[in-house]
This record gives sequence, structure tokens and C-alpha cells, in this order.
Amino acid sequence: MRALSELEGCVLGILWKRGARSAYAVRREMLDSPSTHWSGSAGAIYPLLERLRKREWVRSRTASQGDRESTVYGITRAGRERLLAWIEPPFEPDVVSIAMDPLRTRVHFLGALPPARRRAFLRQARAELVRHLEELASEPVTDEFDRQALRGGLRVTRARIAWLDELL
Amino acid sequence: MRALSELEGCVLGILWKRGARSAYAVRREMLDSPSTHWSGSAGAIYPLLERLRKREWVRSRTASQGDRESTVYGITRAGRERLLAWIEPPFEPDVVSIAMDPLRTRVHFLGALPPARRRAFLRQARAELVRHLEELASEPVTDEFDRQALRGGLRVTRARIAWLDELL
DNA sequence: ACAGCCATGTAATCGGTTACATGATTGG
DNA sequence: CCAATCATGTAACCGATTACATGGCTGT
Repeated sequence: MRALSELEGCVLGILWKRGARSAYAVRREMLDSPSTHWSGSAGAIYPLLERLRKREWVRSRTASQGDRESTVYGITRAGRERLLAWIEPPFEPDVVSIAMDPLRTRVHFLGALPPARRRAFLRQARAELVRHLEELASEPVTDEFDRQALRGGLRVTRARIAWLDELL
Repeated sequence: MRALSELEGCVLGILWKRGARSAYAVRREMLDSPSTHWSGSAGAIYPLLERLRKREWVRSRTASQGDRESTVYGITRAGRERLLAWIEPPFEPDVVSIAMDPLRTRVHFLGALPPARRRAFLRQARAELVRHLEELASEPVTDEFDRQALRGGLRVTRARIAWLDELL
């Protein structure tokens, strides 16, 4: 049986952690995430939840609030087991392998720019990283594990800034 | 005109930096990359180079070595201009935004595990990160910019390790 | 000479993004 | 009350992965 994708694992995790929810509510959590990676596009989430339902890792019921109907998904016991298997080792290689970093990729080709424009690149990147760091740092977090995860994001962002400082 | 994707920019960059090459030679550089993100799958590279050719950012000629024919792609002047525009600011949001990190994602849901298995998760992740760090550190690099990029990768990886240490 | 790998592709599939459609709700 | 936004989807498109096909090259 194939391993869960990052998106599938994350959706299952949200349903476990925050309780049964509509597809839209799951989307909101991703739209509100500080990382652009979690786009939370409708065309991804709705079909994904239907796939999970067919595999019986979530079950759905129709709920209505006021005059509006919606489908609410909750994680099943089998779904929780899949979630744990997705979280725990053994890890797929890309769980540990260094992530793609668009800044790092561009630095490989920085020799294509004349030196003045290289410095401009580094200064601009640093400035935007600092802004991003402040955004992350001001993220409101109550859950303990969310805070621990956020600390990882802060550390990585500070490491990227220190790296640019070294290059400047 | 739409911005280049990361893969398109990277392929253009390789053709600029290492000179004209076959699709396979471009693939090799990605297959040899320490990050699993650059899969270098044939079904990505070959069609991509044909797309770039149609937009006249690369041009192709057929070359033969021995009895084997192949198509060699070289970057054009227009391609170099696109490459610079891709490298330099203004940056798309995801260039600076924190990358998706599968470990960090899993930490959000670590509460689903009993404490002993949490620690096992952290220890295992740390061990694999250290191994990955050593792999990165032993990467043979001659080009100055490749070395600078690698330093960024090392810093980020050390930051992830320090983060796990903090959690342990 | 032949097994196994190298090199060059192509085709099917799959998942995600973008764009669209529709009706309910809310702010002014 | 009307416009804007919220909420719930659907469909077309697009790019990447996987798997396959083919033939040259190479070590033994």
C-alpha cells in the first residue's frame, strides 16, 4: 500500500488534531499557513477528501448550518493508524533530505550577474527574509506542537539570513 | 509573459553555466544532486527542453558521438536574458517564504504519538539528519558559487539538527 | 558474444493549479 | 437592498512521475 503524500498526511493530521471539519475549513488552515507551499486550492482538497473517504480513512456526513449544506469529514480508526504510520519512521528519503530552496538554487547561477547586481540580489533577499522572519515570529500559536514546529521554521529562516550575511 | 518555473530556471542555468548539453547530461546533474527534489526524471526534462526551444530560449543541434545520435541544447541570448530575470528580484513570494519541511509538518501532529514514540521519532530524525549532513559536507565542489550554495544547505541542515536537539 | 548498463526518448497516469459556477451570508 | 465576500464545489489544463521501448556501448 502506497505511502501517504505530504498533503494527504497533513489533511488527516488536521482532521485528527482539530476534529471533524468541512473541506473548506481544512482549506482555511492551509490558506492561513505562513508557507506558500500549502496553497489549499479547492481543486486539491475536495477530490483528496473524496479519495480518503473511498479508502475509509475518513467518513463523511452532511451537516447544515442555517440554509447552507456541507459535507463534514471525520477521521476513522483506520485513518488514525495511517496517520501514525505516516508520521513515524521509517522515513522516506525526502523527509530528511534537504528541501529545495529557490534562493539556494539561484545562488548556483549568481555568476551570471555582474558583482553589483549580485550584491543587490543578496541585500534584497536578506531584507525579504528578515520581513518573513518577523511575520513568522508574530504568528499566534497556542498548541505546544505547533509552537515547536514554528521554532523549527524560525531556526531555518535565521540560518538562511546568516548564510546571506556570510555571502555579503 | 509567465515567470519561469524552478525547473525551467535551473535547466537554463545549467546550460548557461556548463555549456551546451544533451537532455541526458542535464538530467545527470540533477540525478547527482544531493536533494531528492531534483528528480531529473526523463519525462520532465525532455519535454521541458522542447518547450524552451519553441520559445527560442535554447536552440538545438543534432550531434553524433560514434554511432549514437543525440540532440544538444545551448542557451540563446534571449534565454540568458530570461535566466537573469528569473534569478534577480523582484522575487515571487515562494522564493523567500519558508519551504515545506516534512519533518516540521510531522511535528505539528506529534501529539498523536505516545511520549516514548515521540522521542524515538526525534532521535531517528536527528540521526538521519546527521548522516545527511555528512553526505552534504563531503560533496565535491570546485565552483565558487556552488560552494556558496552548499554552505547554505549545510547551515539549514545544522539548524534542523539544533532544532531537534532543542525538542529532545 | 552476450549480459548489463548507458543513452535517448515516449506514453499513460496522476495530482495540483487555475478558472469557473452557484448560491448563501454579511456589511454598509 | 445591493455589492462584496464566504462557502461549496466542478472542470479543464498542465506539468511531473512512472513505466515502458529501443538501441548503442562495454566489460568479461
